[in-house]
Amino acid sequence: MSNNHNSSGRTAKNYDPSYAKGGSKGGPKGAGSRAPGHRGHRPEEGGPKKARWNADERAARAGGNDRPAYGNDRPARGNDRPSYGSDRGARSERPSYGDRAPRTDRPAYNNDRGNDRGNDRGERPSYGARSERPSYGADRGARSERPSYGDRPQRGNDRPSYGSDRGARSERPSYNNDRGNDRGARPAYGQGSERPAYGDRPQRGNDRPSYGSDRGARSERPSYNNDRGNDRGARPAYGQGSERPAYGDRPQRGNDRPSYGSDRGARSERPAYDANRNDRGDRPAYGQRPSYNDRPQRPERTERPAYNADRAPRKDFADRADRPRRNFDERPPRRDNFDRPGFQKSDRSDSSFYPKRDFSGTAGKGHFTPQDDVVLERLEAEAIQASDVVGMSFGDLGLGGNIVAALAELGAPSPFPIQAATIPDVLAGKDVLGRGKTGSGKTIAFGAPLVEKLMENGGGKKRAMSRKPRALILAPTRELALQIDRTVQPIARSVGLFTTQIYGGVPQHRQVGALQRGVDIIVGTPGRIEDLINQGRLDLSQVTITVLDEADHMCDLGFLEPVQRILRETADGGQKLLFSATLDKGVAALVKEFLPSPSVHEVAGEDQASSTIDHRVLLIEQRDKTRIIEQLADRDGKTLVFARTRAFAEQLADQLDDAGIPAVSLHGDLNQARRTRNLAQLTSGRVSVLVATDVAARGIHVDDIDLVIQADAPDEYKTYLHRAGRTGRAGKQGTVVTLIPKQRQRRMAELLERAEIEADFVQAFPGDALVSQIAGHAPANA
DNA sequence: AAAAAAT
Repeated sequence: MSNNHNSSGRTAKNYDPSYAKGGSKGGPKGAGSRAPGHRGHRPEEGGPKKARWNADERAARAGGNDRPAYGNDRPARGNDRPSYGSDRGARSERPSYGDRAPRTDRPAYNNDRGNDRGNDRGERPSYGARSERPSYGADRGARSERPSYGDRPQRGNDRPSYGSDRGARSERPSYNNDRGNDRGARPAYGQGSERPAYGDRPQRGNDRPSYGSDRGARSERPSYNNDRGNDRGARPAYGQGSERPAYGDRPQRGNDRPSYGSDRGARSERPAYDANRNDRGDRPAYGQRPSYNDRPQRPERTERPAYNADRAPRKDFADRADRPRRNFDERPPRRDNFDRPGFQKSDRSDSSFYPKRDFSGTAGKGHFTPQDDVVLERLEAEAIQASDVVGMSFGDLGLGGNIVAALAELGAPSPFPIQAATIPDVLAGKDVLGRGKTGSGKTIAFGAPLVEKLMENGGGKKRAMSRKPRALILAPTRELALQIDRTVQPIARSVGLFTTQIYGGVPQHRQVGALQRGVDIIVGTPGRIEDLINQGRLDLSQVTITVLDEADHMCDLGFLEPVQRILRETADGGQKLLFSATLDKGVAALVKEFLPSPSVHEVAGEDQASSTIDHRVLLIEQRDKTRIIEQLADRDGKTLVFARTRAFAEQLADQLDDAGIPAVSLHGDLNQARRTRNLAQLTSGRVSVLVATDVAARGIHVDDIDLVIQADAPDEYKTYLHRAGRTGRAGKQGTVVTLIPKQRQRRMAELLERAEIEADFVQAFPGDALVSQIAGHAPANA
């Protein structure tokens, strides 16, 4: 697109009539500040007072600290602001807002809206600055003044109004981000989905008063749907709206989406859903990847076409009937005696958590190197029996009354095994390695005793403004950091301690402000933490307890070194806690340097055989992948789809959406606001399909995901275990379906063996009854 | 390849 070449010639840019319409990707920021499209530009003719941004500007500003997308930032704030409601007292201990310099130059208090929203709002009598904020009415007014879209031929990048729409949005908080904090501070809300699944708790499916992102958003925005509906209605190309029929008749969708650029163009030219097309061939090259963030949300579909399995069934494959199911009976028995319930530690002292395997035969073609997925020796661990925990309480483990109450409030009345195993050792000041399967309650296992320790160590009362953080919790993804904070924050608050989140993708000033006001516990991701350390804005020298969640992953290439540098910033001899469902000797480098003599804990009997997850492997033709995923995802329950790349995740979400199956995506190409919102949409049940990269593989808890689809098989057995662990939580039933081409069968079988998972391998084609059956359309296991 | 800092 010519717009992308703007930087090469100012003349061309200034005289390019299309320039003002904005480019798909956003030209370089500095290319001509006098240009009409530039955000600094003041049109001579009296335009609207409120500057509207076009796509260029948005792109240029995306992620910038100066951009008014304060919504992103709010999480930090909720955090450091111990809740407005009950907490008024706490406020007095903080400096008044007046001395928060940065705020004055921010676009008023839009940010706060998110916080205000909902519950907080009523509780807060006159929040001074609020009056400065444009009223919501005004906001809406602005919107309705938008020129109608009718006269626009398409709604691509040249649609100034989307820019404004988005601009407006980024000024508004993206309500999701914050939610976590708000919740943490609000016990009544806190129990949400981010908690590690407590079985006895009533389900909170779609029937609960949706609180996630949508709620703030809904109550207060004129509802995106309407808006969007209008957009679409006005667009001739989109006539059919929500009742789009079968794939073939689908209107082309090339032009109506701004952000997909070349990809869309390509798509509109080919027959939709041609089974023979290569799904990936039309992806834009990586370097010129479009921003997915601008993509308008789809309207909610009220009625979608039923999936028609017969639409294009491919049932004529000759070899189909000949391909027998994989016969597991012929495999050597996998289950040895070690690692089974009741097994004594001494018996397995020289064993490995997962049996070592000989990979000599697997070094096939391509990029796969067996060494990539070697099963590391297990760490010697003390196994707690679930029966040991019966009748035990958190108080018995040494936690104080406030914390016990906070845990009960979170829905954890009594300890899970991993918690009972690790809490006493953490309280005793030991370094601890903890391994508990996905969804077994690891967050509380380290969070609760951490808070207790801080409090004991002279904590909660003297809250000097300048106090430095004394505990640090590191996570591999921002979403996980947010989720951990949602659990730890209420525990901390119960004893008067403060947490804050430090993670990237959002402006830092709010995080820095929280640090200046003083916090006790930091929850965050490595990049921003290191960044702030290097800026001199974060001092970890007083950190005496450090937690690495997903510790084995934090030792992977790319994470290990930053993590090591961060750990070295913490107090010498500080306590270190490493947790993961797949904790193995991959953490040896850290253990050697930072955990002199750790105690290691795991829960006995936590093997895949005791799992509530049904594993299936479908052997498919590559070209059928999308249609099979559509068939699988066309169901009622929450479905999480994993893709290997961001682009494919995005593409799949689009295709599902186009097929009438509302889906959102989660990956690193989205801005943080979008990431948070999309995840919240699944959590709240507003959308039932999320297509994600491995950003969602670890730690993320969403209630009631009952189907995980691996559109691309994982390379590592640990990745499989973590992805699969998004379902089957709290003892509920779950299904994991992995789609692989026939060639990958062997490699997949080996991976499953390393994971100690048994699964059927079955060939499948679009429209097969089996596929629907797996999706839950019919009784499984027939 | 993804993730994690911006730029």
